[in-house]
Amino acid sequence: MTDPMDEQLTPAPLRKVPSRMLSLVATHADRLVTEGLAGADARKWHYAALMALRASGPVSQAELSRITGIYRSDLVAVINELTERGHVERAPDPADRRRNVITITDQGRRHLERLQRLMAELQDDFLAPLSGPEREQFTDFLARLLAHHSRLRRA
Amino acid sequence: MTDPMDEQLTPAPLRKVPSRMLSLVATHADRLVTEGLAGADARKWHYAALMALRASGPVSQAELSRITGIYRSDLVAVINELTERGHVERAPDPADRRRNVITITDQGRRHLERLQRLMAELQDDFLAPLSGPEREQFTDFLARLLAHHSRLRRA
DNA sequence: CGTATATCAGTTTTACTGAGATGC
DNA sequence: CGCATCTCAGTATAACTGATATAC
Repeated sequence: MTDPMDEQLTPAPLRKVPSRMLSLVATHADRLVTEGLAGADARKWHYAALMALRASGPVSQAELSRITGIYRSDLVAVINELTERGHVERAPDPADRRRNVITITDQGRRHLERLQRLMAELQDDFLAPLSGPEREQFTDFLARLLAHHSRLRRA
Repeated sequence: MTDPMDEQLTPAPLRKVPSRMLSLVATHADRLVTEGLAGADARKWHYAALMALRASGPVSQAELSRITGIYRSDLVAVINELTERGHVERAPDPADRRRNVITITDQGRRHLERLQRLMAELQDDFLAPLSGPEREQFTDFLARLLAHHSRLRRA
């Protein structure tokens, strides 16, 4: 009845194709996170930048871009926003005057702690249909897919 | 050493957050599929529309939009492209002159068969790091996440 | 009349590119 | 000089919205 060959000969509509399902899920997830963070006057790059700054200490924008994956060009606006909110400080580097040194402030640290809790909740909402072990499996799959395709692109 | 609580108290950088990993993987997957289909002078909506038309027979654009999830406004261009290539025909519906009836052509069927094979290859490339059973698990997870969040949005 | 259809025009978002000015 | 850094401007894409004309 359900010969494995059948699946080859009667392929799926686009909505059932894995890469497409993945895209649709990603859209939902991104919206969830974007809207959730917006409720805390933040967006995902704020989280990325603050996490990186707390972990690595003061760094230049170029370095922060490398760590987080935010494009150098887009990082300018992110740092502007975080500066306006008092979460980071931007100061010229005396040792290399091309550079700005970005430092997380105490207020930024407190804000980040709130963002962490929020992000954990949002991930929990996102992964709601999966059990604990399933979530681990799922993220493991994602990590392997990501590693594989990142390597391919870089090569 | 690795108390489960640690994961709560030392949250992940953005790149390790599940929803973010998902987005990054989706970007890779979309690129893979888009570039692959481009090699056959097609794009994903071509695949979606042709699959739907073959399965349901001639339908109006509005109906095709509902089936495939392509926006009615965007569908116009898709049908234009498929018509230019001789894969579908667009004819006014005598029974309801607001409607266009879209029909897949024999050439469209042949083209679709090629697209199916191509799409299967592309999915195989995309899922390369996962074993057969893992692929099933992965798509099952995606289906469940999609069902969950689609329901939430519609409500 | 309210509703459905096909079409066109335009917005929004995000990733991404390119180029300028400054300084190493 | 070549190269790195910060900044700004702009492209490209895809999802999505709104408005119009026509016909039910």
